[in-house]
Amino acid sequence: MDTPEKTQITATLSKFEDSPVFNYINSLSPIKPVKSINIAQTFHSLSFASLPSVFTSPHVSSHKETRFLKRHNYSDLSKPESSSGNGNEVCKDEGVVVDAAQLYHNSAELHENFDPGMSIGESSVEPPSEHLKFAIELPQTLKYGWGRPGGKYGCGSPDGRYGTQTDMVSESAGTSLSLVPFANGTSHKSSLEGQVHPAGLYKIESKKEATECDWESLISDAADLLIFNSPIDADGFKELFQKSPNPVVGFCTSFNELHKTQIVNPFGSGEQNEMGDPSTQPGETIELTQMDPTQDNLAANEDPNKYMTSNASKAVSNLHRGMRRRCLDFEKVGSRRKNIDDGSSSSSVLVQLDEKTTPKNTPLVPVKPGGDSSRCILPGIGLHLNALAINSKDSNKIKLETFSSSITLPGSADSFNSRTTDQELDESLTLVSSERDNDPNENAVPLVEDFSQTSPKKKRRRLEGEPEACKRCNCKKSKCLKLYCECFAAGVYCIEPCACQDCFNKPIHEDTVLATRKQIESRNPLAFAPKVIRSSESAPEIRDESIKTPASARHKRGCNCKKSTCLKKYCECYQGGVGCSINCRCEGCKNVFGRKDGAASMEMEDEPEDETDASVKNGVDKILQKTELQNNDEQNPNSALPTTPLRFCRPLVQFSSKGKPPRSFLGVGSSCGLYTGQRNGKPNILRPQSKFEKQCQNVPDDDIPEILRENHSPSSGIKTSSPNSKRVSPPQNNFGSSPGPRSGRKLILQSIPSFPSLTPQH
DNA sequence: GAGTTTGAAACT
DNA sequence: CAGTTTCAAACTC
Repeated sequence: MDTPEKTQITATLSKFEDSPVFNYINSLSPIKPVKSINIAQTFHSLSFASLPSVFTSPHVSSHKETRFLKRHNYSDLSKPESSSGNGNEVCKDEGVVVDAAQLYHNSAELHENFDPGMSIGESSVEPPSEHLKFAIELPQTLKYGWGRPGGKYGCGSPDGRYGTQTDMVSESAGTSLSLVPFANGTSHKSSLEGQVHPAGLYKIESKKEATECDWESLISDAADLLIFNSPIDADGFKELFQKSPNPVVGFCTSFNELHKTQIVNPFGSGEQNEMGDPSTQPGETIELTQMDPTQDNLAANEDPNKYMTSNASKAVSNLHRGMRRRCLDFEKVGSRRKNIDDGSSSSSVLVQLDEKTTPKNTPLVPVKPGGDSSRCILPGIGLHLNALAINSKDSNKIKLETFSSSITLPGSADSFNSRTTDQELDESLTLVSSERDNDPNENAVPLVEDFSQTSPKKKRRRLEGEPEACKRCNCKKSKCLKLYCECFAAGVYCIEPCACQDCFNKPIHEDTVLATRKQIESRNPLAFAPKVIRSSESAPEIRDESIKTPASARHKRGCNCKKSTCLKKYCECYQGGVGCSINCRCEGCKNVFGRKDGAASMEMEDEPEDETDASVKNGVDKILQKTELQNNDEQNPNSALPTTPLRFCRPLVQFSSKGKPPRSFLGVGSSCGLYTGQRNGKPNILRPQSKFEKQCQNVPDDDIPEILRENHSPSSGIKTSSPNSKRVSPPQNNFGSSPGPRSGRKLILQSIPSFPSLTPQH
């Protein structure tokens, strides 16, 4: 085994050996040559050949989903095979995790790395029938995991520029952790070998040593990783770890919990679609839930297969995937997190999720749930938006989602997902619940719409209160591949409630969607950024007050209304619940949330278009009352605050009052709040400045997507100042116009990313 | 529910 | 970059 094969392996791996990931892995747990040998062969055959193509090829995505589905089923079913597959996956993830940073830039590289893992499983040894299966499945799984662009809009996308640091972190954490479970399973290794995929064994063994010997280091590493990227996660893991007398067990448990949660979730829309019987999942979920982590371990000892399958592999794979998919479904994530934090039985959490999720496993994304109501949950990117839409049943959940989205990143599910930390999620949850309790209005707001009621057709007429999150389009000619399509623009797949025709905005056409997205982004990097940029005050307060605290919001590009006087939803500013700003080119602006002139005064910009203040104000006041926007004390139609015509704290409540939240409102919210939580520790780069900036302060640079950063870099040439620049004026523009030196752009940018940009660099 | 209006997005 | 067209949401009846 040693020599020839090993050599091969070495050669194969040479590519990524150089990569930090590889190094990391090595440092983590030295791979035993013996095992590696088998692996090496595997790598050779499969990984490099087939997989890479997968990622590159556009078609991959669709396949991925399918495959994923399969894989999912296996894992869920807790078939032995699946376990091995998972193991492989985990390993891969590991690499990924390690080199998350690289991932962004070198997605291709990563893929290769992954591929090997897959191949390993496949090639290694003459696979028994089971192995064969694995061989088939593994690649798929792997592909799915990485190749899959983050569930489309999702977080996980390799390219995901908007990157999901958090996401990555999670994964990395998952990876690290995953090792543990496997290690644990090591004792059973012998038995496992037969059943487990060779790759899985490989991984296990390699890790095995590390597990016991380097357990501490591993943990620390993992923690570091987590901490580094997301302290919260790390802490959570640490906690788990500490809690359990047996670190390994603790991890396993945590994994189990996590993975349970994830299991509950359908990962991909595609999944759903493909899943022959969605109903099965719930059952599985339950199963997992019931399992006692500790017992699991014991069980594992008794029945290695079971252990591996149900716990380690599932947990790992699920965890991994779940982490990845966080973005898609943060709600679930939140649940997961909650579970961890509570330390309460994972089962409870799981159950909740289950309940929340449609009985059929509401697909995170695209899949249109058989049930109507569930549909809102979409994948990825836009995910957040999708997530917002939920069953009416889950008012809490809905609120939560809505809330978070509004606070965080409405526009971009990605950003939200990726960036939101578990803690943040928790906070948001808390907030939501509290808010809900406190605010009667909220109830009034029909955030959650019962889609079921909607007939296939008229979905379009949304309830006025319907949050944007639940995007439904009615496209006929755009194929839902243009920004005309609200779903597409929001970064979500079209779902059942949509009345679109010839829709390509579906998981099935992921390739197309991504390509189109990419194209659009190339044209306008901010095309998928939230149109309305909001910032809230410091993060810490997010929980309680951010919502209530006044926040400034502006439309990123400004409107161009001519006849609506910015008093109708035709106006994007109005629709977004924000006042018009200098950037707007509107005529006769009467935006109750803030007139352009007001902004102008503050910004000192040109555009003295509306000067009909007195009359306008009166009218505005009336309108305001009419609109019931009054909920916001802060909102001043008069915009006493020139700076921010409208302060939007926009708690969900606000729009709820009318029941008609501006569509973008939910989606658009600034992410500042959530981020803040995370970023608290970080120094604020932002300086004290204009009100806007102040509001935005909370947002750390990190949050800002690279793309945005780039775009907004001073050099990027912001034409903001010119009101005319309608097309791609960066969010900065809002501030940029202001004469004073402002650093606001960062803040703005953060909130912007609605979609993870497909293009790695852009 | 059909038709109109509106303004963003896309195109030239 | 400006003007025009296309598109789909918002709105009205």
